[in-house]
Amino acid sequence: MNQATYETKAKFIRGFSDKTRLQILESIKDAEKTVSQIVEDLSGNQSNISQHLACLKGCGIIVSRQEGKYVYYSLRNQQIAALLEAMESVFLQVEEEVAACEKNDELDCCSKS
Amino acid sequence: MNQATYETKAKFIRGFSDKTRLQILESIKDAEKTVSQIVEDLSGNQSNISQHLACLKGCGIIVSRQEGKYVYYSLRNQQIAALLEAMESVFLQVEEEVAACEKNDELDCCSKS
DNA sequence: GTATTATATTAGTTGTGACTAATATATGTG
DNA sequence: CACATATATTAGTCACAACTAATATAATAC
Repeated sequence: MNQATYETKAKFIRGFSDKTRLQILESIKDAEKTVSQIVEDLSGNQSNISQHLACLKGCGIIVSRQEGKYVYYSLRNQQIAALLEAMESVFLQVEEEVAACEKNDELDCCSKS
Repeated sequence: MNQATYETKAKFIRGFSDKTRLQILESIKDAEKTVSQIVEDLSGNQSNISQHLACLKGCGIIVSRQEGKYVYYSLRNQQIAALLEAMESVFLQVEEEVAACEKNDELDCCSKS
């Protein structure tokens, strides 16, 4: 695999690597939703959510369809849903494993906050 | 799931969302390697690789063991390997699907480059 | 037509990630 | 001990991501 492909793959995965986007995905996981529904779901800000939706769409993670003045967003396909579940399950297991071994301040990946 | 957990999960996934880290993971996927082996593998810079390894370790994605003056890095467990494969396969499928539908400049997730 | 609602886009700010170069800390070897 | 090799850490720079506020576009209702 060449450099460019790794870069593209990284961008794809980056779609999943934000708290707000994970919440959006969780929100539309089972059924498509309009922007306003998502905004309400997350108690978020419309502009911010809209930008994250554009990001997720740009990453190929979600798709949209317009119906009247509403735009419905949903996961691109079943594989994305499965991937989300896989991430979730590995995350939970790792989190537990890491937590079990004290005095490690792991899971602070690349961040000082 | 609460805000803090989404944040932690996002950090975990962020571990996978970088070109260099994906290459490192690819490099140690099948067998543990020393830092120098990885540096050589990627034709990278030692400091940079070292920082990415710390990031991956901090995310709980890889583990290390020291043997003499060498430090060996490997995937934390088989689930991480499986997750990598899942990401790869969904990515390839999405990439293809997105490519198939022209004049979209998707997969440019959140970036102007 | 105007007004209203839903969504997208733009501009500007701020924080954080990725990188390089230099330096520090082992560990092993003569 | 001095020296070499392997790895980690620090400091500084630059680019980009996340956010807010304001504005623009589009669809609908009156």
